[in-house]
Amino acid sequence: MTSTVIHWFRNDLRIHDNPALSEAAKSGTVLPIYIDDTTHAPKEATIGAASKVWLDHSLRKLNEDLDNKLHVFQGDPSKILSNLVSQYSIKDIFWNRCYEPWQISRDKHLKQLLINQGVGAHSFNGSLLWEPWEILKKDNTPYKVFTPYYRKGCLESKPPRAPIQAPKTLSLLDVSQEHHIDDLHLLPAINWHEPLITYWEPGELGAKKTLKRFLDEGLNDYKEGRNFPAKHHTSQLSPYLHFGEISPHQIWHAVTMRQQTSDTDHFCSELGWREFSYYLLYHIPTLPTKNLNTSFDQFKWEQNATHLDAWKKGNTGIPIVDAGMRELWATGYMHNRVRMIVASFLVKNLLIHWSEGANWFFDCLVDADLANNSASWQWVAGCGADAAPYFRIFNPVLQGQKFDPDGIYTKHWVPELKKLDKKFLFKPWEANENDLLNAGITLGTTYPMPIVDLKESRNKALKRYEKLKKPHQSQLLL
DNA sequence: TGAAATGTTGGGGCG
DNA sequence: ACGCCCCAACATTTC
Repeated sequence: MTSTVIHWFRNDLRIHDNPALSEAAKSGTVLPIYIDDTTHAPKEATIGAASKVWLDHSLRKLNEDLDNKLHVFQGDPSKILSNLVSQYSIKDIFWNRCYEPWQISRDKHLKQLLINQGVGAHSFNGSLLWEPWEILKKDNTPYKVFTPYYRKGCLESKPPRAPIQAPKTLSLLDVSQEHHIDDLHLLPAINWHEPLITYWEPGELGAKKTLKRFLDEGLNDYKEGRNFPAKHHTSQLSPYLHFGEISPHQIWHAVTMRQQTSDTDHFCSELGWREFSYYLLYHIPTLPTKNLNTSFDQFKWEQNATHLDAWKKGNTGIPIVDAGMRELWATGYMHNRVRMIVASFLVKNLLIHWSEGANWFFDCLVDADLANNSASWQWVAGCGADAAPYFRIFNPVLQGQKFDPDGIYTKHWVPELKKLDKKFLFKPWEANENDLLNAGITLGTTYPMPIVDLKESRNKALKRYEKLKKPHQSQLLL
């Protein structure tokens, strides 16, 4: 008679290349569970509204893939697991590691608790190509700069493992479920999620299709094409990666199987940035809330609810910024180039604290990820690791002209500017009366006047930046 | 994974 | 023919 073991699904909502699940399957009859942990996450790490929608759909897919035998719970994992252990005489629990600080301390505590109860707790790496504690400089301290971290630290250490097969035989415990996915109440009361989810197909199959599309259509010319939001050269894999509906190993393997080009190298280095974000979060757990460069603690940010609200709603009067913010609102996603533009605008032109932007993104993105989001916002703000210098300020007019030259992306998300001459699409405030009239635009009525003057706000930001200490005098938390 | 200001160069117009 | 100026075009520096 075989024993019953638990596989605890967390951010590994997949059957293939799932190390913990495969080991669980070898050990006995598997009780697959998912716990919506409502008790441990700090505010900044609490799952956002768009991610909840994604999660809801993903759990339903996973449940289907598991012959409707996924057991879902909500609450405190230590209580839920303790109950299950005694209810089903569990001797072993399997999971893949999570890397957010609150998860690390929770799991460490849980592991001890389970061991004390005579239960084996077995953890695996299912979501990172390199464990954060394995990549260190010669002096045994963590890297602070991406390029040496990636080139010397990662690429010169052992290569990522090949993906492992789905369990050959997966026998699932056949007992009725206590709770239904509906009981988790992940979907919002107001129905905004249905139009949003039409853009996506959550779940392992959707991830597989998305990877295939990227390999067939996106990867070739990725290096250049990824900068143009109207093209389709980005992978769109980020939400799947976040929830583990595909593993970075599967992606890495699929890409490196192909002939090596500057495109494949560049894409792999983007996976490297994801690794770097997790690495930073692991070594600097305060990354989500504290400036990495503490000299920024002195920086005087603006408190301007009107500006912040205009930014969130996509009503700044700066077309490429509004296009991005509206894409985010409608789809739970924003093209990477545009993320940098809207973030630069918030932090540098509006002088609003990066954490306001980070919080909004975290709530709205279906790919919201504490490590990536925190590291990236600090990077844009200039206080992060290997960050863009503060004085590197994007000009949203030039960025629009350069990366959306035909205005296809901008006109799609800001349709009220559809008929405006290309010459003024990214700066309608410079168009003359006649051009605006012909395009059916009344600035201040059909489309906002810019909430700040770009040149003026740029100079103001530079002036304020001068008040920060010079980099050599500043201290890094690292 | 910037942009603007400032510096340099070289061709052409012109006296 | 020559020097001078103008100003793209490009390079460098500064923020």
